[in-house]
Amino acid sequence: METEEQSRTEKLIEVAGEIFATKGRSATVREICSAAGVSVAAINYHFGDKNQLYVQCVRTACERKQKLFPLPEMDKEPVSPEAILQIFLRTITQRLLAKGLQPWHNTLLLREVLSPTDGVAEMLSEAFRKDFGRMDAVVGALLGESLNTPERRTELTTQIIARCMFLRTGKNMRSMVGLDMTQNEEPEQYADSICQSVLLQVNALRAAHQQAPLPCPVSARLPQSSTVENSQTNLN
Amino acid sequence: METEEQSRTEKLIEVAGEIFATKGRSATVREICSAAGVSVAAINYHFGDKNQLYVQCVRTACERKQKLFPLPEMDKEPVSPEAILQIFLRTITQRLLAKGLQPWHNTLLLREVLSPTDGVAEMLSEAFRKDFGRMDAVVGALLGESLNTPERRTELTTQIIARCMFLRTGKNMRSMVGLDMTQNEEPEQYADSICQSVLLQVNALRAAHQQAPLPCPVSARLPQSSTVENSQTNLN
DNA sequence: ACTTGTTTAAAACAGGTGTTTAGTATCGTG
DNA sequence: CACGATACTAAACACCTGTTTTAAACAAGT
Repeated sequence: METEEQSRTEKLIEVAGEIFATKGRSATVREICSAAGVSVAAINYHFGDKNQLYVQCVRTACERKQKLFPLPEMDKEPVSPEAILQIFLRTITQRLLAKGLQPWHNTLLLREVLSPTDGVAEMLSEAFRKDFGRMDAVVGALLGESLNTPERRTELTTQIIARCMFLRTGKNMRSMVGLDMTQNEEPEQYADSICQSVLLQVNALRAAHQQAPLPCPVSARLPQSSTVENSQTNLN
Repeated sequence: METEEQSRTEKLIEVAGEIFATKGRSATVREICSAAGVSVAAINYHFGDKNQLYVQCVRTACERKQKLFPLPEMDKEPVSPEAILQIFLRTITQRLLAKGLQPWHNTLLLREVLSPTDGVAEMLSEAFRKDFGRMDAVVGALLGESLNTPERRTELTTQIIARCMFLRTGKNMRSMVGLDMTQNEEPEQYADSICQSVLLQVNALRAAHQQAPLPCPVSARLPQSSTVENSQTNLN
């Protein structure tokens, strides 16, 4: 029975992560332990502290995020910046509302980003900085040499991040206001919507700077879904 | 001594709102009461319950939001949609990071939007729906008849809301990632940044639809700061 | 069998939680 | 003044919090 049996610590992290994600740090140890089917002393035995269990949950959430949905490396084959942007955006949106597999790591990370607590900020910044650096580079490549000023790049990157985060943070707000957004609820469609908007802006910037705009209209420059088969979605 | 003296209930709402905003619902009644300089029984006496005090805090936060920074009525004088959009955006950004006067109502509302709790969702949706309806109308007017499809309007409005919310939700993320964004930290500049981006997109959409684009470049169509003196900032 | 070290659980613990009770001061009105 | 209503508090209350203790179960080594 060792195949499906996971160690007590792993089991505790799993169920504690889910509860922490839904109820925040105020989740009680008795709640977690009863959900995990263990004694209340288990947390203190295995992790020493409730806080250290929480830190472990955030840590595994970070690892799982970039393990399940890694930003693909694109150094080898030359791909257009537009295609790279689309792949990046799709990866990020899939991270944010991963369906099927337990999405508690997203919620937990988001909770920490919105209101960080004592000793976890460094962990998160380390985990996010790399991804955002790559996204910034993609935006820079998209802008091209003549348009790639730090201000413009930062502005566009911030805009992209804002719209990606809103996919998650604005869930309640959308339902409250009445925006159904059902057509954009799918991560790929939402990502492509952002992508087109960004390309539209870059194109307009090019035109405004008396430079030759992109030859074909923006909507035609986006590869379709089949080309961006996400390779890591189906891992058991 | 009645001039600066406020009733015990108001004082409790004030200090409780601030503490709830920073620490969430897990703030203790003893913490609140000691900060307010009253007995621990005061909350139960005046509000019956800790939860009802919290609800009252959210309620006054809603009222204060639209009382301090109302979206101006623009029915009378004919103003261009671009100018209206700018005024709306500046109002919203000023709401989100109002400096000087206690900004706890923003934080409390944001906290409720991100993770709503039992009996307050209706209150919030009622407070937000009106503002977002008006913003949606502004975006519709900006798009004009030929471009004003529900999909495009919703997409643009969502984009605007996302970037406005990110001004607040992304505060920690920006500092973690390393985006300084100091130049956009001012609400007016951030609002104008959004405004220009939206106008750029609308302009590009017009051009793409074989329609005559706006005659002058986008950057020149925005009125400067002096024209949008916010009328309600300085109320004591 | 005896020991040794590792896991686990039931119970106890000290302190914090929201709430209630009983009582006191204050004020306006007859 | 007496009276009742209101505003408020200190102390007590029942419960919940994270943690520790005690002891039992188990595996492995000698």
